[in-house]
Amino acid sequence: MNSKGKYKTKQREDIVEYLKTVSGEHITVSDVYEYFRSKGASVGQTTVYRQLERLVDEGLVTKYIVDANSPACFEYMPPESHGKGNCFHCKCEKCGKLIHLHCEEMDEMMSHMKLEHGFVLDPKRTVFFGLCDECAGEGKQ
Amino acid sequence: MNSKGKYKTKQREDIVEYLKTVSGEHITVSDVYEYFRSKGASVGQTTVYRQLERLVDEGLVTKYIVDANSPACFEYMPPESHGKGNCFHCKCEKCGKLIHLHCEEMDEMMSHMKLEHGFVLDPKRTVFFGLCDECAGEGKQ
DNA sequence: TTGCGTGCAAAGGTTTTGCATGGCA
DNA sequence: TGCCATGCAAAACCTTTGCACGCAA
Repeated sequence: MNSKGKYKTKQREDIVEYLKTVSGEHITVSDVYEYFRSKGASVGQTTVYRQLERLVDEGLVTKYIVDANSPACFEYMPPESHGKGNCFHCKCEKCGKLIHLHCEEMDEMMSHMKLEHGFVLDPKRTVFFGLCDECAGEGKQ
Repeated sequence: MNSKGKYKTKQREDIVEYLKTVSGEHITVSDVYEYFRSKGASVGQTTVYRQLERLVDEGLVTKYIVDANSPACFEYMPPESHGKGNCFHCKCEKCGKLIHLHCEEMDEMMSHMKLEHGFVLDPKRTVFFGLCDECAGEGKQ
């Protein structure tokens, strides 16, 4: 368990560096892999999976399961941002867009759920499904 | 698109019938498939996938994505319950318990999301992940 | 030198697709 | 009869695992 993460390899640094440049975006393993492949740099797909898993364990990256048959999404969370409120995610069922939501009112909702219903919501794992602005405007279905 | 769901086949009826008997539980495609297989009845796995997909579209069934590498979970939602305000679902990440949540405050939250963020939340498809009362009390992790 | 990290290939498991057959309306 | 639904097999897809080699400490 704690045998992991002892070494600081070039691949790890490259991946973290890339993640920082796309901070705030949702990216997949494939995105990371293709990025390095297109640059001619070499980072194996397995390594991307394993490093991302480690970064999730370390709290530097958040993993979102958006849909059963879509690849998992990852997002870099700068250490500076860890204290600053929660970030929720909304997934449009129609166009597939993934939206970030920073909102105090959602924090209130979380408090309510905890106090009234005893449920401690995990924003990192929870994805709201529905229709985004544009798709909702186009009429129902 | 709308060519689906025109016929009422035996397989469809059987599946719906079974779903009703396990109402309130979350089951997988494999559960459904194995149930019929063990009874000697014949419902192909593909059919289970396709009927469940249809039932989700029709709003009779909700689909939960519990984990990236676990099969999707499905739950039957009786039509009688559809009008009674919105029902949210909370899934405990630790014990797996599925909690039903009827609450006016959540309706307010939905209004807020629509008005302020332009996102029309779909309670049928959204699952809140986190820790339930008991598991949260046992300490973190 | 030690043993973790890497990367290829292969396996694993879930879900989807192609296509001929079967069954509802 | 027309057309959708079924079901088998195969494919597609994401992710994990086995293993030999490379590299950080």
